[in-house]
Amino acid sequence: MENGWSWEQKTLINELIHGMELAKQLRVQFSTASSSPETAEILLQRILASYEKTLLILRWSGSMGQPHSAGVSGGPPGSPISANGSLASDEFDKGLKEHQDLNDVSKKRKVLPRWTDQVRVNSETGLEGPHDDGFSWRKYGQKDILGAKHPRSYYRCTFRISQNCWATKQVQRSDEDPSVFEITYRGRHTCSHANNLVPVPPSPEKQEEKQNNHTHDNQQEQPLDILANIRSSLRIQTEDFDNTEMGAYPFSFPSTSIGCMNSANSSFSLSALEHNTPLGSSKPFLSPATPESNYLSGCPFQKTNFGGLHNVHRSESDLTEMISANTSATCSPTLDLDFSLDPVEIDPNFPFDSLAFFS
DNA sequence: TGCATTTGACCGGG
DNA sequence: CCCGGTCAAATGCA
Repeated sequence: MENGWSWEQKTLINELIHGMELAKQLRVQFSTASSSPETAEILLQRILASYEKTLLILRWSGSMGQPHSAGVSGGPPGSPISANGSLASDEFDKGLKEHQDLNDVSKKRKVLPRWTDQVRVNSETGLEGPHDDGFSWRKYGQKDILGAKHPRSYYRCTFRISQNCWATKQVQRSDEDPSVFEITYRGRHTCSHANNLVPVPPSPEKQEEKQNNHTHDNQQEQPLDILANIRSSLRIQTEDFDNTEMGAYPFSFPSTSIGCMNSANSSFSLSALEHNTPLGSSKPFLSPATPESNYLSGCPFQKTNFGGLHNVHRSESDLTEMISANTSATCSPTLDLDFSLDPVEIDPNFPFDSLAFFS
C-alpha cells in the first residue's frame, strides 16, 4: 500500500464511482418516470450522498497512510462523520474508543470484539437502513438501563448452538432521537447463515406486521422495490469498503468475514447517511410508545428486511454468490475466539476474495 | 409441536 | 451494593 493506497482501495473507489454513476442514471430515470418521485429522489440522494461519503472516507484514510491501524477502526465508521455532522463525531469517538478498548478488554476478560452502530428508522421507506444485517437474531433479554429512557434489548445469533456462533448485539433506542437506534455488535458471526443464507424466514410477516402496526401502513414495497436493489448494492459496497478499509478491524477475518461484517459495516455508511440527510425526519416512524423489543427484534433490520430480500437476492445475485462462497467456504468457529483476543493480526489477506468479484 | 419472545432471577464486575 | 448482561421458565404464535 504505497502512499497509503492499496490496490483494493483503488478498486473500491472505482467501484464506488461506478456505483454513483449508476445511481445518477437511475435518478434521471426516476425523475422522468415520476411515479413516486419524491421518495425515489430522496433515497437516491441518500445513496449518492453515501457514495460521496464513502469516497471521502477512503480518500481520507488513504491520505492518512494507515488505512489499517487506528484509522481503520475509527476511521470508516465514525469518520463519515465529519461530513455528516451531528452524530458523526460522537460516533467516531465512541467507535474509536471502543476499538481501542478492545484489546484492553480482552485482556481483562473474555470479551468479544465490539462495535457500535447507529441506525435511524427511515420514515419514508419504513425501513431503517442498515439492518438487514443478514443474520438471524434471537432475543434473549431486555433490560432497563440506568439513565436511559428506553430499555436495551439483547440479541444473539440464532445459530449459537447449532453452529457455535457467538455473535450478539444490543439494541437501544436513543433518548434524544427516538427514531435512532444504537446497535452494539459483539463478536463475529461464525455461522454460515449470513445474508443469502438467512433465507427470508418463512414468516417474515410476523415481525413485519408488528412493525407495520406500530408504524403506519408503510406498504411502499412497490416503489421500494427498486430502491431496495439500490440499497442492497450500496450495502455491499460499503461492506466491501469496510473490509478493505478496516483491515485491522477485529471482526474482519479472511473469507468468512464478509458475511459477518456486513452487519456493522453496512450500517455505518447508511446510518451516517441517515443522519446526513435532512430528509428522514418527517415522522418518527416509530411511536415512542412502541415496545422496543418487538419493534427491534422484528423490525426490518434483520431478517424481515421488508421482503426486500427478494430484491436483494436479485440485485445482489453476484454478491450473494460471493458471500455464500466466502461464508460457506470457511466457517471457523474456533478461530473466532482466538481471533477476538488478538484482532489485529488477521486482516492482511482477507479482502482479496471479495474484491476480486468486484473487479 | 417447535421455535421465538418475554420477563424475573441470577451472576459477576466495578 | 449497584448495574449491566445473561439465563431460563413461562408464554405466545404459527
